[in-house]
Amino acid sequence: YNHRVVDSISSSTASTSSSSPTRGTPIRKSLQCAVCGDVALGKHYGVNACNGCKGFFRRSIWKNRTYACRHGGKCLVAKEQRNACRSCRLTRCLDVGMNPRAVQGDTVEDPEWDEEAMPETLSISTQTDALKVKKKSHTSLFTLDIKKEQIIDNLRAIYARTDPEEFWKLTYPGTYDFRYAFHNTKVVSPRTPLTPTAERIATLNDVVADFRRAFVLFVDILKSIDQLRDVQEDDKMKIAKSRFAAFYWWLCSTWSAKAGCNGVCYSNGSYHPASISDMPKSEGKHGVRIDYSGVSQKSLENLVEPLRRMELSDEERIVGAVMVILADPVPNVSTKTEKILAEARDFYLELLGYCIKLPEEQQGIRVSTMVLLLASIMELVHLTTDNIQLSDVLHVIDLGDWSQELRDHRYRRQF
Amino acid sequence: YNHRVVDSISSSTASTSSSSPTRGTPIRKSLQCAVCGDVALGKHYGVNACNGCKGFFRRSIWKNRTYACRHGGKCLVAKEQRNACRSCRLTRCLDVGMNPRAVQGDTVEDPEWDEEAMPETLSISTQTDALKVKKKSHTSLFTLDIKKEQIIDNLRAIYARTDPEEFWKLTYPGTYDFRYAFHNTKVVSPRTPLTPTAERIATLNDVVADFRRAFVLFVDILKSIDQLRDVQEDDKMKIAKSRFAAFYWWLCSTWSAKAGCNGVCYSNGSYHPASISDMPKSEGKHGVRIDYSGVSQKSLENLVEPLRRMELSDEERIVGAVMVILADPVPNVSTKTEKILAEARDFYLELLGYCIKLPEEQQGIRVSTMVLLLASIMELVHLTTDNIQLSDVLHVIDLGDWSQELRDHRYRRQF
DNA sequence: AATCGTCCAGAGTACACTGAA
DNA sequence: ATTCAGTGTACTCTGGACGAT
Ligand SMILES: [Zn+2]
Ligand SMILES: [Zn+2]
Ligand SMILES: [Zn+2]
Ligand SMILES: [Zn+2]
Repeated sequence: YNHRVVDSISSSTASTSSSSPTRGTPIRKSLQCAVCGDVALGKHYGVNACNGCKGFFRRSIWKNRTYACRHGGKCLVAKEQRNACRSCRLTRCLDVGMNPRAVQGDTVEDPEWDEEAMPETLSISTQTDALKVKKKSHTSLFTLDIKKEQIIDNLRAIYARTDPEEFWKLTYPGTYDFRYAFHNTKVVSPRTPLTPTAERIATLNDVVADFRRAFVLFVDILKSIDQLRDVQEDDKMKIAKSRFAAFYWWLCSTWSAKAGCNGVCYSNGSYHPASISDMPKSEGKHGVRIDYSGVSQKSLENLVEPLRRMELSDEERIVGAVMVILADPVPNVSTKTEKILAEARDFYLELLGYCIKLPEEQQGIRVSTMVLLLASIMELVHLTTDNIQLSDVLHVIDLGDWSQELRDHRYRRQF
Repeated sequence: YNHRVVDSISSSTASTSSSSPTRGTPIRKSLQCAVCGDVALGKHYGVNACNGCKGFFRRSIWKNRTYACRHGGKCLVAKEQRNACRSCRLTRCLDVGMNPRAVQGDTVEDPEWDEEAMPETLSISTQTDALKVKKKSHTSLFTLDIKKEQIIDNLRAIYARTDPEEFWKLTYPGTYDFRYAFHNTKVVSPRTPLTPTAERIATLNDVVADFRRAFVLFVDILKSIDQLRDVQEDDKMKIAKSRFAAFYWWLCSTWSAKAGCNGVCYSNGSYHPASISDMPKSEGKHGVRIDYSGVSQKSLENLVEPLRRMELSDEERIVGAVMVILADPVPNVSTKTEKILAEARDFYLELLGYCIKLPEEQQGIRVSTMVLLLASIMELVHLTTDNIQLSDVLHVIDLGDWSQELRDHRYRRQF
């Protein structure tokens, strides 16, 4: 998606007829860096730029640098002294049109996890030039905005992702253990488009399909959370097992709030009306029994109603979903994992603030309001967990384990 | 009515199918890349794929790349982050069915100005995407030697290759089918350093770990053999299954000879003393039962003793290992595969001669001597195959199949 | 029309080097 | 003196455009 088409000017441009065409062939009308005047080898981030300015701009964007000029911002930026004032150099980069969004985030992520006070030689070396980025540094305030945008874009894309149409009807009969399902989500559900439009009453099949589709979405998101990549496998499974239900209810309720339907809205365009008595109540052919009456109906309302009033933006909904996943501590994981989770939690909390487009002093309130809703979600989770035959719905075995962990989780919370 | 509000998330991927006549004919337009989900323009190498994945796959196959994932091979491969992990991207390419054989070998002929005579024309000029080199046309001594050096270097690098240290202790419980294990060797063993130094007595765990590590090395080598690239997948599996045991014994015996220990030397610094009665004999907790007494002990000596006297160089050991893999005909493969194998055999035989740094007239003898040892190896293979619970050792299921083929192989040889 | 390969601008990465702390 | 983030050259890799079947 890079490789901006942009040019359109390219050819010709030269116009500045090469004053002195050096001898025959070489041509390559020597370009000039729009920033410093040095020789440019081509376009970089949208403008002709020399290697130095190219690298300088990329590094500045990666870390979210903000420099200050000591001379009133009037420094000349030319080849010989381009390194004299970073502020003016960066300003000029932007002025001549360098596009920060053209900087990608590619490549291997940082190792990140050393930390331990080990001055030890043994510097593993490796690692790319750049990406230390985070590290102990001032994590809080100045994490890169570009990086944030990328993460949000990425999440957005995950929601939009669909499998090729010919797979939409495909089902994989049989049961699989959780770990297998986690790594081969296609056995649970294909990635059909997510269209929570509440156009028709849900059938039991809709509910089941939605639940399974949500699981795939959940796994996709979980896998995209950078910080969790290095969590050990079994802890990752524990996280997945213990957070899916919460995630699912977040999806349902935010979609319901958005669609404005009176009931539970599903991803495939159907919805489950509230307070209608003809809803399928028990013993579906898939064994789904969701008790929406009584307390849990009330709980759902407790969630949907505030959400409706908040009118979440898409970004908030998306990042909020990640927060739901990370919000609660996961029982029985290693301390290292706990630490990673806490870090991720902080990061996404900040990201959540970032995507609230409000004056800074109001951001905190809105974030808090959203986080408060997590309590409602957890209540829903606990109320419904036992009533949903997860194993039947997802066709995932190993549920003895899974539901056990869900249960552990609940009990722990109750005390 | 009611245009689908579609995705709570707009933008990106949207087909933007402007016109789109109301015709009843269902879309059939924007396809999706089976690898990353980006828009696909059509099939490439057998599956719908975007330009990026198409190019990536072709380049990887051409250069015979083998990547290593730094996150356990579970990276999500989606458009936005497909460049984050090459290993997982390539694995996914293969998983969704991209066919390496569909990558056409090379450009049409390549004139290959034979009589350059000038070693240093230095006309690097266009650095085309495709590295030429290749070609195996007779004559052209210089280029061919360079190619040979490259291959040897490459093999050497494979032996030296290790995964990041944090993976050395990682294990993937569970069982996998052979093909999966072949393409995802990390489930069998991480790439720990190969240090056949015979420093301590081997425990059963050492034996198991070594066996598994050797399998990974074996697969790495197998994948690096140019000629086998065009072999169809199932034949490749047959080759792998039928040659591993021989390869393993070659490793053991050459290392044992090199380390000078009296017994079997393993890759992790341990060794299994010969003619000591306290060796673990049966029913290890991993179910490994290797009978080193009697005939097979004798056979091992038949192999190690000559090897010791030959004092193989590292190059000879390394190329010899490839020869071991290619030496015997593999049962039940297509005639095309047989032909390819024969070609490869010839090529590596020549290569073996090349790395023997002796007067040309003595090369032939040394090569022959080495090849003769293959007979001893095959004997070892047949004597021990039935005594090793491969499935338990490698944690690879599908062994009914595997061991069956090993057996077929043996029977065929006996006649 | 479909699917190969090639080209090459412009992304990224490795590493020797610079210079301030 | 040493460290170490930043700089810039010299590469590799990516993927959209396009040519060849
Ligand atoms: Zn410049
Ligand atoms: Zn300035
Ligand atoms: Zn793709
Ligand atoms: Zn990976």
